[in-house]
Amino acid sequence: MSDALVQNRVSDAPDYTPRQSAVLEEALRLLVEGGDRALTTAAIARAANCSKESLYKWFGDRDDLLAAMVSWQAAKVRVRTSSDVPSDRADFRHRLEEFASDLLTVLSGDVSLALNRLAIGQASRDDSRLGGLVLKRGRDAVRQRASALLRSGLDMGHLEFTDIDRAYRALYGLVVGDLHVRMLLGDEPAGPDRDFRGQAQRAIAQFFRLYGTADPEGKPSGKNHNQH
Amino acid sequence: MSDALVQNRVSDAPDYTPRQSAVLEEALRLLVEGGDRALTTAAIARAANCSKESLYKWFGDRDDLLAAMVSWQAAKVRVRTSSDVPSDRADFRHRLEEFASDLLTVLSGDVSLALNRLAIGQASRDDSRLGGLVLKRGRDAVRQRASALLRSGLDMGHLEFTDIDRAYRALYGLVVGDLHVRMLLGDEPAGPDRDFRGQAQRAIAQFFRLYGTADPEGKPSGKNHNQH
DNA sequence: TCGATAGAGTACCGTACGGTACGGTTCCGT
DNA sequence: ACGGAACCGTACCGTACGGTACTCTATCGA
Repeated sequence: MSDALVQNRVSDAPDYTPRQSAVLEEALRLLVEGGDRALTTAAIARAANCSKESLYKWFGDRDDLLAAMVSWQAAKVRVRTSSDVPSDRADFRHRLEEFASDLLTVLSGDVSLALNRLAIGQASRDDSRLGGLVLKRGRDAVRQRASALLRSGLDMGHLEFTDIDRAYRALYGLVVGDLHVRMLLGDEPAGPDRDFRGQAQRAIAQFFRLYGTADPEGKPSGKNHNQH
Repeated sequence: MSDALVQNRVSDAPDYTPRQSAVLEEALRLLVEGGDRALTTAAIARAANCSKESLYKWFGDRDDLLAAMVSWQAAKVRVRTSSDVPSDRADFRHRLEEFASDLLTVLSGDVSLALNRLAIGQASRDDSRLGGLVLKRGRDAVRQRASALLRSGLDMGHLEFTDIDRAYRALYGLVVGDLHVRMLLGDEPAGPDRDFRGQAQRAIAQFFRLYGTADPEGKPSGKNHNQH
């Protein structure tokens, strides 16, 4: 249909009234502090000073409310896309490091962890949209941003790859490792794992050794023999 | 205390009677097929043809039963440790590829996904041991196996690194990427993502470009200037 | 053969949650 | 001033689950 884009626009950025936003905010706070057990309709109503009836009127089902929480948080966290294109190689590298650091910061955030736990816990129920929503609004958004960066790196000759999906996969893996799942399981990252900036810089350095072209103002870092 | 090791030994490999094992097996089947909602004590008792009272007598609490399920599955999946040391460089590389492929296969398994979802869903409750159990019996076990491999690679001069934790992190990241979390969220890996062997080989090739020493019988792959 | 132990099947209890209905209050348009 | 809509607080209902108690049967050792 011709209005698919409009439809997308609407469903991608649902606008809640200030009151509804406040409710979602309280619900997120409840979820972060007490986990999914604390996220009952009665508790939400109490925390948000509204009636359960209003919750159902505003959001529909309880699952709809959970979905609204995901959308709301995703809209809040929407990273600045920084549309201007990187100037030189050093700037490009810096942008990658910034992306990596932001990624680690977001993934280790209270709300992100709580929502991911909630969605994963419900992923078995076949009628739950939460998993797909988190994938679409969270991970795919991050992926889009990274892909744009990677493509510009390719265009400017700083990177060399043929399959952007594989390049992104390597980038994500080097940056995050198993940190995310460990945190999801309740493992608090200890001392050295908290150094997101250093972690990001090391990961990007490794990524350049895999996908970077020869540095014009430095010693070459080995010929790039990626898989075709 | 002096019997800490024995205590560890016992808690690491609890021996269940055949009947109890059968119950745990049925419980796992229920969990895989119906998610956590299907995993009620009544349903387990019905599926296993036993009484709820027996469940409580054998396993204690419901949480104890869930913990027993994790332990049981971990004991079943315990990979062959292949204690013999790799012979030459090609063999070592093959062993790494095998590890990577096994890792992908295990992580994408039905039971593994279901148990991880269960543990992550309960990770918010502060009284749940499931998260820690999965970390200890699952991830740490994998990590041990990989670390042994990496160390032997270092000793034999095939690898070069100073921080084994960082090397493992890179290895895990290159192999798994964000595949695990995507699957946990309910995303079915499509066509190309199902090629675990190819995925593993590509990841190990990249890992060698980061941490491998110069190949004696081939062209050097760039000097290894890892961060100390 | 008899007593006892283990265990299956079922009924039962308390609680908690999702969802709905109702009375009372505030606010707004006319 | 009046009528109605929105909405808060609470009471209510049905259901489902964790955990316990009870009955009946089968197996086993003496």
